Amino acid sequence: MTQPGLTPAGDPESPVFIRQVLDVVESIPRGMVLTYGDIAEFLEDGGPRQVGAVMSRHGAAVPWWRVVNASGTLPPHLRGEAARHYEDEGTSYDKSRERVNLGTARWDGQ
DNA sequence: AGCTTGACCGACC
DNA sequence: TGGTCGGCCAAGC
Repeated sequence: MTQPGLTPAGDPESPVFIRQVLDVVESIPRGMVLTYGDIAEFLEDGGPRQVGAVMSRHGAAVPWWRVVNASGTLPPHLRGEAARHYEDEGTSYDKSRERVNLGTARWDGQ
């Protein structure tokens, strides 16, 4: 139910939804990561794809490398730069497979 | 109104 | 371990 003033459905264009997503990303500690699904679940709004849509358009303003998909990877064009951050932050990362080890790096603090 | 497109996810093989 | 497939949710044409 999309009532005026209330939950703005997972609209990737909604300033409120964008704000919520970016706030969560900024709250992820160094060396930790969350998945798109984790964020959607925490916000109880939209879904993994909507979170991905927000990151695609507005992710540059936040530590975007701390948000990965459920396999611990990012799209090919971002892997190189993300790898540098992981090394710098000491994130548990599998270099040969270019993916974060979710088992140890996934943040559950909220 | 129907079909395609995404920084996705989980089950299956 | 890795590829496919169906489901998911909202946008855009």
